[in-house]
Amino acid sequence: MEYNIIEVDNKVILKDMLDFNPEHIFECGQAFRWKKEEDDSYTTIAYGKVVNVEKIGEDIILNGTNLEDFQNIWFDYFDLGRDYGAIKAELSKDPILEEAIAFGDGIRVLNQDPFEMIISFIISANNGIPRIKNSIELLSKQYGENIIDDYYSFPTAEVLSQADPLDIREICRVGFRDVRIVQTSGLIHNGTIKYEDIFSGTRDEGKELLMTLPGVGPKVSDCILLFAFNKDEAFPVDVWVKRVMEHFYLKEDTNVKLIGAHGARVFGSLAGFAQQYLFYYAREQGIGKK
DNA sequence: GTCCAGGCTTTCC
DNA sequence: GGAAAGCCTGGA
Repeated sequence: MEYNIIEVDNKVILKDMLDFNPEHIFECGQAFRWKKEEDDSYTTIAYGKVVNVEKIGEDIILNGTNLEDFQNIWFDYFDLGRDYGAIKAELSKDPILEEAIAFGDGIRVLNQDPFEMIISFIISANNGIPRIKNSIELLSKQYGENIIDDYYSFPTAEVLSQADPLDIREICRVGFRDVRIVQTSGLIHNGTIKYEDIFSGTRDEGKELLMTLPGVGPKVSDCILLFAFNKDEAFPVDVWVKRVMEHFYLKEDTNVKLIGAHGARVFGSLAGFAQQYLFYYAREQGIGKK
C-alpha cells in the first residue's frame, strides 16, 4: 500500500490517502447511514461499530476506532485493497467518464452488509433519498440494538421477519414496501436465499437469486450485488443513470433494459464503478433533468 | 415469452 | 401538484 497507517488515541490515521473523499463516498447514494457533522466529518454505525471519518489535508482520520477494527472491518468496508487510480485511468479513456471522474474523483465503492443493503434498497423503490434515510433510521431505532448514545444497529433478518407489517409501515414510514420487507427478511432468515451462493456465483446468478425476493427487481438487485456482494460489473440503472446515459451516449429516449446492455458493453467489468461516477455526476449537476 | 400501463405510500421541492 | 436509486400485476 502506498499510504501509511498510524494508530493513536482511539484513532486510525491514513497518511497521504489517495482516492478517498468522504463527501464523494457518502453522498453518491450507495450508503444511507452516514451523517454529516457540523465540522464536515461523517459518522456512521456499521457492523455494530460507530466510526467518524474526516479528511484533513491529504490524510484520512478514522475517529473512535483502533487498528484491530481497522484490519477486521474498515479496511474491507472502505475497499482499501483496490487500486482506484488504475480503475479511473481505464475508465477515463471514455471522455464522458473522464469528466464524471474529475467531478467525483474521491469515490470508492463500499463493501456493506448484505442484509442491510437488501432491505435498504427495497425501501429505495419509487422513493427519495431523505425519506429512505429516515425510514432506515426509524427501522434501526425500532428493531435494532442500541449501541451507544443515539446509535442503533441495523435490525437482523430474524427480528424483521417477525415484525408486524402494519407496525413497520406506520412507525417507519415505509408505505407499500412493508410486506416486502417482512417477507424478504423471512426468506433470508430461513435460508431460502444464502449469501454464500451469491458471493460465489456470477452477477447473473446472483441477480436471479435476489430477484426471487419480494421487492427486489432488476435495479435493486444490481445495487445489492454491487454494494454488498462485490460484483463490480453490476450496473444499476435508475432514473439518474438513465438520464445521463441517454443525454451523453444514446441521444434518445430509450428504456432501462437497453441502457443496462449499453453499460455492460461500454464499461464491461468496471461497469459498477462507472455507474457510481455517473450517478454522482448526474445527480449533483442535474443532468438530463426536465 | 416480452412489453407496457397503472397503481402503490409518503415526503420534499 | 409532480417527482422520487422501482416493483408487481394484469393484459396485449
